[in-house]
Amino acid sequence: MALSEQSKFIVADDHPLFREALIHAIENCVQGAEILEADSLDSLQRVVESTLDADLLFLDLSMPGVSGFSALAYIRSNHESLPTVIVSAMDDPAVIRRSIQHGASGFIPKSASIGTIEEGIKSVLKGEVWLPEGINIHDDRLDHDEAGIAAAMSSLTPHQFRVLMMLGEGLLNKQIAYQLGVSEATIKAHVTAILRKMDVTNRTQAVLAVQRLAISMPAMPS
Amino acid sequence: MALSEQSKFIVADDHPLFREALIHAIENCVQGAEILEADSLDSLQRVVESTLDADLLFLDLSMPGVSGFSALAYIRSNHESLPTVIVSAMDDPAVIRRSIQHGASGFIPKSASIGTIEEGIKSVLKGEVWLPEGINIHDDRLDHDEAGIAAAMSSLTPHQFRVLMMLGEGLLNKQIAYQLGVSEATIKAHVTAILRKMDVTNRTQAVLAVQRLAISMPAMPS
DNA sequence: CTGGCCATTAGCCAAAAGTCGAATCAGGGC
DNA sequence: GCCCTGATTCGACTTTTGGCTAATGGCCAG
Repeated sequence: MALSEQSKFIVADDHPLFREALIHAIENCVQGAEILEADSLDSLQRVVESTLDADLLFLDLSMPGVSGFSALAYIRSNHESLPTVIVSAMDDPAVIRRSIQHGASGFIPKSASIGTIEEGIKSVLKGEVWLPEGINIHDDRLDHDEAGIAAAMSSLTPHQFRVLMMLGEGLLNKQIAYQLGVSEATIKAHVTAILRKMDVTNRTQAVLAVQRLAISMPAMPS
Repeated sequence: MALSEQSKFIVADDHPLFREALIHAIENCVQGAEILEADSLDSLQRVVESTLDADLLFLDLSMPGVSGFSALAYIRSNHESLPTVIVSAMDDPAVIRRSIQHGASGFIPKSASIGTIEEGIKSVLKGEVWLPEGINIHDDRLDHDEAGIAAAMSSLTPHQFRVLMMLGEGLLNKQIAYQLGVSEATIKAHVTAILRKMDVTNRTQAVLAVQRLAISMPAMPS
């Protein structure tokens, strides 16, 4: 087995059925590929941190623990050598555009046919940016605030990011501590660091910032 | 002057230019109409509470103090006899659909021509539901959670609603108290009442609930 | 190996958030 | 008028947050 020659992929999606289908499609495109799976923020972080030589990440836009572009922004910044393709049921052009602007190498709609999906995979493996038919990205830049939030979130450590996502679920420090198996003092330290990096003064404002990266219109005037 | 015969309209939009244009359009449709204006949640509440016999409200989906369907849900439930037409720059079908599902009597896109807008006004005044061309609402019901949140928000008193919107801006109790000219203890009492009615345990969760009524996709799975 | 960053924890303290009970006030019904 | 309800207001009390300091251990880069 030519270990180091083998392609390595990570498939992160919380829907087992779709994960399986996607893995099949990948195997059809690349023989003997090694495929790692994740179905939550927790497992995604574990897999990504422990697999430094993965070739490509297929990332769902919402999984238990994260929703929206937060995970994409974070992964892209902390693992620049890991190309990431968004795989999502949302095929709204605005969502696709924002995915690319946050650093995705492609966007595969779940509604696409197997053939189309395989076509997309092959295209991305060649280093191209693949988008659904009829979509093209103009040179508009990402909303300024949104880019700032993404940058701030990217500067978080893995633990801090995890805690931030849990703040985004409205949890108490005590609950977060219990779920992560550490003391409340530790969570407080993380929260303080998060507030500093995000440049906000309390947890509610931090959560509002995270919400700006949700799969939604960036609150346009009027 | 046949005072009680006169039609009374409320136009709530924070863009003075557009407000003026809309008022012109209304005057073209209804002669001698009495038109009241609001440019913020604050003034909207004042006008609505003090004008019990208004015939129609033209409501922008985002104004200083509220954004999204919160204001619509609240007004519709607390003033059932006041038909409300949404006037918005967003003409996404999903936004239009949700407007109607939250009780709007019509939807007028700001991008429409004057002629079209006047047509819409006339249609609504006849008691019809008016929508932009090509849009039709099927019988799908509002997302269950979203309906629950709207119901909870509708049960708030005017002051409580106002406070909730300010929580949604990430303000401290102290700041809210200052802006409303009451003591911090009063705000705390309001917040406690809000948390009870919204069935959540802290302000962050209340803010998250409000965000669900933002102009966005209702966080679909995947 | 040593300095720097991260994670972890404790302890202390001030500020903010939330709960409770109580007073006041307005409006509606009898 | 009188009572009842609900909105609004507020102070006192408890819990949660958040900032600061300090100490420990792991890990990585120079």
